[in-house]
Amino acid sequence: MPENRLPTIIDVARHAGVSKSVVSRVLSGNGAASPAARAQVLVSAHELGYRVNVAAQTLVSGRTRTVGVLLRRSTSPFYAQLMSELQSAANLDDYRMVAVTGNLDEASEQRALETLLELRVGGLVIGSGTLPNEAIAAVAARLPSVAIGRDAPGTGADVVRFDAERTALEAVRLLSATGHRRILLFDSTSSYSALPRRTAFLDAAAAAGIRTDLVETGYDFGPSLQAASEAIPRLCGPGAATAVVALSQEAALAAVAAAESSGLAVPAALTVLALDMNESVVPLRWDLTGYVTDVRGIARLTWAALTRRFADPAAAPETRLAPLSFHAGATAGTAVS
Amino acid sequence: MPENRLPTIIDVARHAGVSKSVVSRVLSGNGAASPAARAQVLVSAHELGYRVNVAAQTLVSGRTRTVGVLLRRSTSPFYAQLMSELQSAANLDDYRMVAVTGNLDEASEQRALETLLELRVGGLVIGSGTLPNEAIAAVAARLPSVAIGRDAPGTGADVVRFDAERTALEAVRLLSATGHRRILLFDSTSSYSALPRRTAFLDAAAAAGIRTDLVETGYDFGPSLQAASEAIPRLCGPGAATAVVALSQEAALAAVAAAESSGLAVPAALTVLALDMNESVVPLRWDLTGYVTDVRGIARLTWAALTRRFADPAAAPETRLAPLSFHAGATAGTAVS
DNA sequence: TTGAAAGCGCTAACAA
DNA sequence: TTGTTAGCGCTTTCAA
Repeated sequence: MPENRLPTIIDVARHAGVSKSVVSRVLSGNGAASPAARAQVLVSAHELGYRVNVAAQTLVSGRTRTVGVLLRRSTSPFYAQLMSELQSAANLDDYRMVAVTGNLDEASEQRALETLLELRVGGLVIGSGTLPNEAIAAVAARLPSVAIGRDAPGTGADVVRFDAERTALEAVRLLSATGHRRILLFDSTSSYSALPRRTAFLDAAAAAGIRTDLVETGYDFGPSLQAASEAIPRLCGPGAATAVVALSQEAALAAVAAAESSGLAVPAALTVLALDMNESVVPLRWDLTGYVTDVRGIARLTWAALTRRFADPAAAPETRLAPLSFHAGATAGTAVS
Repeated sequence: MPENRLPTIIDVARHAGVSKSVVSRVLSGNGAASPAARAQVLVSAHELGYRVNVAAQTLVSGRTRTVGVLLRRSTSPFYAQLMSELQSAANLDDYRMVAVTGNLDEASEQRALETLLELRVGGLVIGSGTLPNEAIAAVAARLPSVAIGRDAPGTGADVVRFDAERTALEAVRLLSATGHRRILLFDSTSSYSALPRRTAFLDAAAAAGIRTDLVETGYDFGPSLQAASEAIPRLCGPGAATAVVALSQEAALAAVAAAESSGLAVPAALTVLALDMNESVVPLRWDLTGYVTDVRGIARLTWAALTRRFADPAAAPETRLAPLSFHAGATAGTAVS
């Protein structure tokens, strides 16, 4: 066995003095082997440092016990935590998990997805709001797939997303009760994940007689700050909009930052509400008021959807709604009259 | 071709009316093919939605153009950003990259590493401070490996880490110049990555006549806050330690939080300095003073080390030092007398 | 309970 | 420039 090469089943077989099929049976766990042979194989495998060659396994079986996770952006706390939670879930069920990340642009996201397909992963978690539905449909037809945080109608993929409708109703009720009649919605049109939340919020706001103006900020802090700095002085204040509702935590932080530098105190002069926050690992500059996503819950639902598909590949796609909880921070108050 | 199966080279060959070796040559780019054949193959491959089967490629070549990245914790900003930057670097060189993450405990980290080995990745980036050197040596003997943020002496792996020595000298000079004579070092003994920084700092401090007490806090905010809340009231203040130096950004934030709740104003009554911060995507609660890690720079050095090894597997391992830059935040001041 | 043998999709060496 | 062939490591019949 040359140095730069991992031992194979044949090496183990030779070392243990049995045939390679016996080794395969023992190590994979299906198929019979005498206790003596079993013991000897295990010892030999351990001694040689044997590790299964997933490539060969994949080739022969056509499918791996490996789940691929596509993350829109590994640096976003939500996706980072999602990766972590999914890894735990996979470990528990004795699956492998690998993650890839797009980097802002759609091309690299598509490329990341390619990587997973080329590796012939047995299941796919799509944590991306920018991938078009056609792309999802193309892969979902081939292997069990779960789309996270967005709808994926007609693609055949399972969906796990936030309960946008409930959140919208609650948020509008809160704003209504505290006297807000005109607000700004910080939106991100480039993300499919924004769609259900935007729609639900606009519907709820309209029903409550709240006037809502859309401001395109995107999800990230930098661009949001720029957009907010322009929009807030122009559209907010007494007699104008008295609250900003943001689809993302970063956009909400940007709203507070922009308000403060425009001389609008938060929450005295302006309320800021985040529709989608994550539990933060470190203390942020402001204690936002809003709805906190239960990432672990999302990961659990996702894994459940995936295993359901492993068990029954023909099962009809389902949508599961993840729970959200309200966090009473320090950025919401009554409307200035 | 059955539904639930990706097309193979044979499918493409049939569709294009050539032999499978022609297809292989065209798609892999090495080997000759007539312009006509080439064109026809490309058309057929695209029409069928052909995707290379990495498993088969790996099996025949023994090595893939896939690099595996092991992250200690995907939720830590440093590792999240590292993943992102490495993905960019890999894309640029037309390599695949997949990432796995350990989850706090060493067992799941070991398991994550197993996953990469089983997938027969062609190169390895070890972003983990807790993996023992023996484990690194075992894999580095088999495939090009780069350890990040730590030393890995005698393992055969390349190393990319922060310039701990320079940082320590600069930090001590700063503290010295502002009158600090006795300080606390927030340490994390469970991480190999702490070792070079701890050693360098203690040496520099001793040389400057600064008394340093070690406090074990770990790297994360929660545990650090607990440890800091106990240690700071006991060991800090006029006549005692006048500064806290933390190995991680999270520990530094915890120091400020604990100081404030103990009634010690920062930086008036206590200076807090972070030896390893990252550029933050969102505004944090406090504007820390300290040394900012250039994650992109680290990723570049890492990729360079990796490609060097791809080109020459027998090359001797090297250590590369990543640049750091000083960030003048709002948590450092002169010592209280 | 065991071993022999076929074949998964691909590349590379060789022959035509 | 092409096609044929062997074989990568593994699982899975099928016989023994």
